[in-house]
Amino acid sequence: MREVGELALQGRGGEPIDWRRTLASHGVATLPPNRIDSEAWTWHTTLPSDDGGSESLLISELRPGVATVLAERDHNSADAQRLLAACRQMLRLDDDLSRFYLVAAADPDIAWATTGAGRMLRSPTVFEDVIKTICTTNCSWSGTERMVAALVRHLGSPDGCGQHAFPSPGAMAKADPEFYREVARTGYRGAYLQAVARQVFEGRLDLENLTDPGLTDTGAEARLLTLPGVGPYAAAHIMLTALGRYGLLILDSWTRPTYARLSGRRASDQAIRRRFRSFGNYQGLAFWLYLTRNWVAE
DNA sequence: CGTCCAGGTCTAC
DNA sequence: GGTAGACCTGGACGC
Repeated sequence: MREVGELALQGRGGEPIDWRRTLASHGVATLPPNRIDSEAWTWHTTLPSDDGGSESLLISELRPGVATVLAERDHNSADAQRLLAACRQMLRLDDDLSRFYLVAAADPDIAWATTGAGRMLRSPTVFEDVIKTICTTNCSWSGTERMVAALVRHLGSPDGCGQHAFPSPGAMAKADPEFYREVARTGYRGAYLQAVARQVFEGRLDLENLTDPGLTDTGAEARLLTLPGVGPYAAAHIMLTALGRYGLLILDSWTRPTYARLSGRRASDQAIRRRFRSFGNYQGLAFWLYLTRNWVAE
């Protein structure tokens, strides 16, 4: 493979970035077209390219503190810059977690994270993370993997090596209802997925501007809740994993019992919120890190 | 084979 | 504002 370029693993505030914790930051980050190898700690992904095809990348921490981006072929400077910018965004290299680490250092259960955890790997678009999150609702994780894999395989543009990018809103908008029902087997979610895709495709809905700093967290949440198939759980999940907005706790059938197990006692949602209230705008992130501490060996 | 439920949401009260 | 019931799918479990 050919080297596209390198990215320094350091946040906007000068804070460290833990490569493994970033790859293993949350479940949706492991869904296609991402492929995370948690032995070699490499990250494969496939991005759509301007010519209607797509391109696969391999990103890994070849040297400590530096991520190297590799591709199948050579790129001119402009293309390389475009691919590196996409990786920067997905790795959230321009986010600043230093203020969170300041608060986290004071909490014995979270202080471990200040060595570089908490950077949620995101998709190239908010649209992709919204669709994937809807595919996590009211089904087992294997169902989510099956649905997302089918969307990517059947609707995403191919790279020539058998890999596919995540489908565009247009591709999802144009797919037959029969595809959602018979091939992707998305059940009642099919109508939600296609409705979101159609709204974005037709320009009636802009999901990408939900990351706009001029929009408040409350405003972003309110807009997410208007989307079909997006309720309190999905809104919180999208805020945390796609928007870099960390003020909402993801409360669902995985986080609730996991918190109970790790903390050693049953807890109401209100009690959980109380536990992390002191983290203010970062309470959702603190809660998530509390739950996922053992995802990577320390 | 039937029931339950999994990283919930929507609608109708 | 809060709460039942319905809802696709498929894997786990009991009978």
